[in-house]
Amino acid sequence: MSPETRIPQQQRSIETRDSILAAAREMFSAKGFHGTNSKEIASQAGVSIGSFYSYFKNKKVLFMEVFKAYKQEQIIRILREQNRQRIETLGGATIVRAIIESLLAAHDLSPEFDREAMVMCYADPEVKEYHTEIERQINAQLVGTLRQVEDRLRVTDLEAAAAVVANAVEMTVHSIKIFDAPLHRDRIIDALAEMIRRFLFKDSEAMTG
Amino acid sequence: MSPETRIPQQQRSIETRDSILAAAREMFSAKGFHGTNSKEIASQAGVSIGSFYSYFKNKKVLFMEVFKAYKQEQIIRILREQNRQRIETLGGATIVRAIIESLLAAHDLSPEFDREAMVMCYADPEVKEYHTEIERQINAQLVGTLRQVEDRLRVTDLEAAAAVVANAVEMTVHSIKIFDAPLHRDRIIDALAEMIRRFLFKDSEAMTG
Amino acid sequence: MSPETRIPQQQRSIETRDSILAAAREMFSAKGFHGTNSKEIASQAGVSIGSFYSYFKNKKVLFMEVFKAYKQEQIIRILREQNRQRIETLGGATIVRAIIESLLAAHDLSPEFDREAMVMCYADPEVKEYHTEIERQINAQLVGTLRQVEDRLRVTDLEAAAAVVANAVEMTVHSIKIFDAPLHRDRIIDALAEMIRRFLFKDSEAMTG
Amino acid sequence: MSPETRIPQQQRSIETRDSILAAAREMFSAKGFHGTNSKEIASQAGVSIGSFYSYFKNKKVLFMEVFKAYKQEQIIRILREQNRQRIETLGGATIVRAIIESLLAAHDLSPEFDREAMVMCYADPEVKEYHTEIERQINAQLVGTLRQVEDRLRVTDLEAAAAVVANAVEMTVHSIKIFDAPLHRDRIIDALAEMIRRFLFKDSEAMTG
DNA sequence: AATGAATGAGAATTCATTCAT
DNA sequence: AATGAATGAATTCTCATTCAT
Repeated sequence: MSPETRIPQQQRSIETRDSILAAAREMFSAKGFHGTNSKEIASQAGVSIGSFYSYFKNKKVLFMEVFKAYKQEQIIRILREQNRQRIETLGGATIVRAIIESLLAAHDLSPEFDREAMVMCYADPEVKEYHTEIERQINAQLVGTLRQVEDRLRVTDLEAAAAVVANAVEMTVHSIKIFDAPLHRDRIIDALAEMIRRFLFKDSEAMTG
Repeated sequence: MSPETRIPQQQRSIETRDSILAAAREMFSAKGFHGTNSKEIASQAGVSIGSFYSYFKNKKVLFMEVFKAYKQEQIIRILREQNRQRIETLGGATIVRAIIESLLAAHDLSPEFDREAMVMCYADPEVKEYHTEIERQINAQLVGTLRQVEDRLRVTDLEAAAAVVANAVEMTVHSIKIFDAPLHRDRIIDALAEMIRRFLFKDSEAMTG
Repeated sequence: MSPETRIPQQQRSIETRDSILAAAREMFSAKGFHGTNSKEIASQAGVSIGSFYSYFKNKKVLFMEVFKAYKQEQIIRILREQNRQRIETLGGATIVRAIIESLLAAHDLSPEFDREAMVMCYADPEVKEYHTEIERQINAQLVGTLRQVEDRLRVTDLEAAAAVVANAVEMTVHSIKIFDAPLHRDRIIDALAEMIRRFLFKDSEAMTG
Repeated sequence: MSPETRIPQQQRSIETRDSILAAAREMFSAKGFHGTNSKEIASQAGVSIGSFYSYFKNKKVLFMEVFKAYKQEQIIRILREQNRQRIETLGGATIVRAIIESLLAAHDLSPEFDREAMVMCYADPEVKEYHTEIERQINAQLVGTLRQVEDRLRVTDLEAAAAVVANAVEMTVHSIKIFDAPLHRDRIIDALAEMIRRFLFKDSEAMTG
């Protein structure tokens, strides 16, 4: 309880750790996991390589932390977007738009880190596993959202529907943001929205442009 | 001006080159681009490291060749599948199934190489570019297929529709084959098929289970 | 932006760097630039190959440092020798001897490194350039020396004279020290001295044996 | 004696060999011994690498052959130049100019190969030895030339004089042709000529500009 | 806690040379 | 004699990680 306690140092410690995480996210986004080395990260964070390794066992562990934090931010965004409005008050088209927007928003967080996240998802089992878990959560959330308007839906297998919809949106987002699709963004998003709306909702709602 | 790398002029030479390509595909599938080194590939191919470098400037160039060959095989499969039957004689549900099957078949070629191909698509601009070009071709093919039954379709913007459908299928395939989706494969495929059918076809056809 | 190679900040670091420089000079002298590899230099310096490359971008850069340091030592020797005595008090023959001796002394520093230095001067543009710059300095110094006794000289174009004299001495030194000239060293040095003396000085001084 | 004899093939053989020698000289001049590899030489000569090695045991042996041939050409040039005129009929200044010109001419043969020849002279004992032997011959020739006007000379130790003169000329030639001396070529050559003339010839002849 | 010097395994790549055809 | 495919030792250089201070 004396002022000699190391609490201020712990504060500084947290800051150091955060600065490494921030530097890592920046570097991984810009140059990828394999294109970035630990010294670069440390110096970008304004920290010695020795400190780097006292905070993180190795580069991979650091990536996992950055990745998890990023995914948590994404989840939070999605939840916030989807819960922003009372969706049962909205029309089918609007709901679909809201779903798409919520997933788009998640990817706007940092398109470049998103790209590298996909690299690692496909490349590394541990990353893949965490990614899968997150997808499960997003799916559950989407199922929850849909359940709120279940009586207006055509589809009955909400879980499968949510999975398929999420996949369609995710890949479309990538094709726009990462693979610069040759078509105009609006044409694709319109098509995507229409596909999802007609799939999910009963004809009465699906009819509307 | 002799080229940097050897141009096969003898039968033996062609065999060596091919064995390197085959070994590379195998190793890249199993251990990824970064997890495989040139010596391993050479010895897997039963060839000296010197030969490796006399046929391929470096590992990246080798990857590009393997990748391009793989993508060409995929394209061929897709075309063959989609042109197997006279599609204008088929019902909407069957057409959709055929489209899904054709894209699934492409990924059955080698799911593991497919995975690594995605890694590199997201990681490397040159790979991304080639991938984008192939997607364009697949899209064009799909648009062609749809045009054959245009009068039965609801959608009018065929290109955007084709893009969205291809995206939905591709990501769903990945979620099944690579990310071991928690749901049973059939539930997902059924949902996917229904989504696409209702999106593309007029109600008369879409009605059918 | 951290520099490519380590800038010594600790005492230990400076010692390591110096030990690499010393080992390099030794190895280059003994086996030449192309006959020595970085591993040998590192182990001769009692240092890991990793340290080698953290101090020097590559072998060539290391050579340049060794070379520049060597040339600086040479310059210092020459200046010291030529300024050792008040030359205006000396006779022409003695002055010439002093000049020859000063250049000989420079080459006594390390005849073997001298040899390799010549190899690289002829082989590499960057080395050549630095060598040329040093020659310019030596020439300027020699012109300065001559100017002190200008009224006793025959030659009027001091710069050209200095250049020619320096060339004559340098090649003669090499023919003695590197190419083991078939004649006895003294006969050659005597001839050289006489040539220079008669060239530079008015007859009154040149007469003297 | 029948037309089936391999004589034409021997002719072709000689041509192949010569084309390799020519290609080697070209490549060594342009990129140096270490900067050129055997495949390059072979392909420049329009010959397979297999043939290359059936004509020359290795790259070093090839260099020696090219080097020796070059030096022989140089010697021939020097002899021709020095014997072009009846030198006993010439004035001292003209004789000196003729000597300088003869040595300059030798270096004009191929300044770039000359440069690489120096590299190898300093770097390789075998090359050095051959070079020394050639210098001896040039020296003997120069002594012979001087002896023809011995009664007009000041110097008595002709061998030492010849050595020193040859050295002075050689280094000066290099400083002009290889190390781009900062002074104008004529000023240096004039100084060189004057130095040699005053050294070699009695005052009566040396007086003349 | 922090620093940065040191490590060395390992990856990529080259090239002189051999040898089967 | 000619060819060019094949070899693999040798070299350069990188980078994740450790450890003495």
